[in-house]
Amino acid sequence: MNDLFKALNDPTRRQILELLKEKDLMAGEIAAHFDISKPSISHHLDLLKRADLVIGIRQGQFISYSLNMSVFEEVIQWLMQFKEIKP
Amino acid sequence: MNDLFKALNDPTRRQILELLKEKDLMAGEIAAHFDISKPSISHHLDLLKRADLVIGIRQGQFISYSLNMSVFEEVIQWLMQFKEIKP
DNA sequence: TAGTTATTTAGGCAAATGTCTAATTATTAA
DNA sequence: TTAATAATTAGACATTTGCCTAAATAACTA
Repeated sequence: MNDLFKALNDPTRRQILELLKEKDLMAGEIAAHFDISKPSISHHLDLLKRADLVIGIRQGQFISYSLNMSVFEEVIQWLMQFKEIKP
Repeated sequence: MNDLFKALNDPTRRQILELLKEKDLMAGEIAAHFDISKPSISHHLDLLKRADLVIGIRQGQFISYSLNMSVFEEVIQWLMQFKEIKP
């Protein structure tokens, strides 16, 4: 849960997730959307990977990133507990 | 959304939310649950307030904190977008 | 009013975070 | 095998974060 919220706590990383929602992208394609150096984007992708929010698969020279939907459910469930009625 | 994820990105603050889920508490009661100084807890409560996740109401000498449920929905909705089917 | 209790604000410090450039690794192509 | 391209890793630096102690504010009580 800690890694998850840490990964989500950055506007660039959240935007990367929104890009990947539309379609899978190569690391370079992702970087092209931002005014940030490629190494920095690579670092953001690393954090997203550690949190299991995205998966990177090498395709030859490139690495294709995609969302790992299932982990979002975990965060949603954690948040849902607060919607229950108080005793 | 930024303030929200920032506020959620800390284990102490998440635990405070879980405590308040059970029942409203005074600042001092919250602090008593942690091995952290009262000023630090006060600072955590301030971040939670800024994110609108909690509300603090003075009751005489004390300040009673309670969850502001409605804001959780906002985060849940943001996360839900990733569960939709890809085109 | 003076003293006590509850809480926050201020200021300082170490650790974590986000960014950059330079160097490295992996893969393809000539 | 050498050169070129894609991406990551390494190291440095400024900013942010979380914690502390000391001081300030707010409200009750004798």
